Amino acid sequence: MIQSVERALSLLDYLAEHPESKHSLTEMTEFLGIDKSSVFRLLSTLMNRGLVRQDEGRKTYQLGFGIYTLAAALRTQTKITEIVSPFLRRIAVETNENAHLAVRSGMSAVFVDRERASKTISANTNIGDSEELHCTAVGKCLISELDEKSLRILFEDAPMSRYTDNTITDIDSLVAEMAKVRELGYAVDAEEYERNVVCLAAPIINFEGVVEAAIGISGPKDRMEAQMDAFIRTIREAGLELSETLGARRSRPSL
Amino acid sequence: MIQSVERALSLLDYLAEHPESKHSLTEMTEFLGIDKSSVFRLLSTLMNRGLVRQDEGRKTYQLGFGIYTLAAALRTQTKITEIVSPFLRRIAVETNENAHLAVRSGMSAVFVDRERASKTISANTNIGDSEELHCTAVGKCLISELDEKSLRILFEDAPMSRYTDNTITDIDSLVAEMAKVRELGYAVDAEEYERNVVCLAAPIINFEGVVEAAIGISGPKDRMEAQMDAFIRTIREAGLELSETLGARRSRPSL
DNA sequence: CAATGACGTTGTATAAAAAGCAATATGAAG
DNA sequence: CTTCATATTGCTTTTTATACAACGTCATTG
Repeated sequence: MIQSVERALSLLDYLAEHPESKHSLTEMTEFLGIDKSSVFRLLSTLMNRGLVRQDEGRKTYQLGFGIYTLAAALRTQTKITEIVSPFLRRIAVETNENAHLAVRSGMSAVFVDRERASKTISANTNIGDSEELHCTAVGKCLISELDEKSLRILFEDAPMSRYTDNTITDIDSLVAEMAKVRELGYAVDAEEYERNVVCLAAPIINFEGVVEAAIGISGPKDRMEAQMDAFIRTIREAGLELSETLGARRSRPSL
Repeated sequence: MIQSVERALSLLDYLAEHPESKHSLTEMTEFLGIDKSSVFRLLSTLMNRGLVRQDEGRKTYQLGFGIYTLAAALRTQTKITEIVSPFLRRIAVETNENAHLAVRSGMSAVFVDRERASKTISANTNIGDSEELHCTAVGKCLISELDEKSLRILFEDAPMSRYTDNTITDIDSLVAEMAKVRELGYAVDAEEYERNVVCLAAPIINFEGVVEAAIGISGPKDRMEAQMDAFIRTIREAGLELSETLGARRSRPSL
């Protein structure tokens, strides 16, 4: 609505989307399609506020560290539950199954939010409950990024309890399972914790590329299996959208 | 320089600096001291670009997740060495001792940058070198945030080698030493790795409150001890300033 | 080494956009 | 239902951002 502000923000976006990290004034002038002097003053303003910085010889521009100050503030102000709640509601309605949000705490997946489906009889999880990592869909998501060595260390003095015939109880199988989760982008708990209960979950990845939480649904085996493909799509897309909201990207920083 | 952009950025700063996370339009109007309609349009523009968001009933404003997108981009684009290099040069000149920057890689502190002091004879560290965590000042900084349990796990199957009489080789002493580092804000290696060599280092903390790197100086015992207090101040201040640059704060996010 | 050219920076008249005012809408409280 | 507070929109005026042009600055090249 306010032109100069929009242009300034376009410059920030441009700098963010072009990682070459060396951008001249003329280059950005061409991008915006307006006069050099205007771009110069826009960049100067952004520089004064620390959102843009110049290299050594004041020749090229890139994003400035003021961004970090804002990000740090946003981080302290935002509870992940606030972001995820509407998703939980939508998923619970769409799937007619219970939806939940979990974060990792030590060796547990702790449920920090939950939305019941109207027609569901069973209400197996409550906020604050914790479950084990090796036998639940959200749990698997929360440790899915760990490499083999880390997994072995993690479960070294924490035996994987068996709950059903399907429970994964040896570390080799778990390592393989984690690779599968990473590849597919979601995790399944096929009656591995409780008979007749199937869960699906997807990781929520933040802007550092770290799994910060997991979003999942669970329900009785027959209902879950009947709509498996649709549910998988729903939960994967929710995970991806939430990850994008938190600024997740493909690449990782160097050094 | 460009008024409307400056005002828009002031609004972002205001939202960042007031963590109550619920801010009405009139409140921000009073802050900027300009007309409501202008503030409204500024906020609308920022909202369109995702840098500001509104709560449920479109009543209050707070920082938006577009910030994360920018922060993620900045993170991928920025090498920490670029930020720290000028500090290393300044410190090397000021102290006349070698200055270096290290990050953690597994059980090692890896040196990723270094600046030699002109009058120094010994050049003990080179870029790419790695040292152990328990017996060096930078190493101590890099693990200073770990709690007792994590430290014990970390050193479980990695014995702490003894290099001198001063080397810390038992986990209890190391745990105590880490508490000291956290309290003081810097770490000392008093001939713990090499005879006659004393090192000082300070952690560099990013906007998540995580130790991302450590900056340090080292030199022969007599020279170091002669100016200990001044050197400590120099290295601590460098660490604090760099941490601030990376957006470090006091508080940590909840949930 | 001078000349040329590319790019960044600054001054200024003018056109355009943002500010302010006032009117209207929305929603909460009594 | 009325009242009040706050958000939103329309419109005129003034301010400000823009474009143009002139000037610096630096690097390249004949």
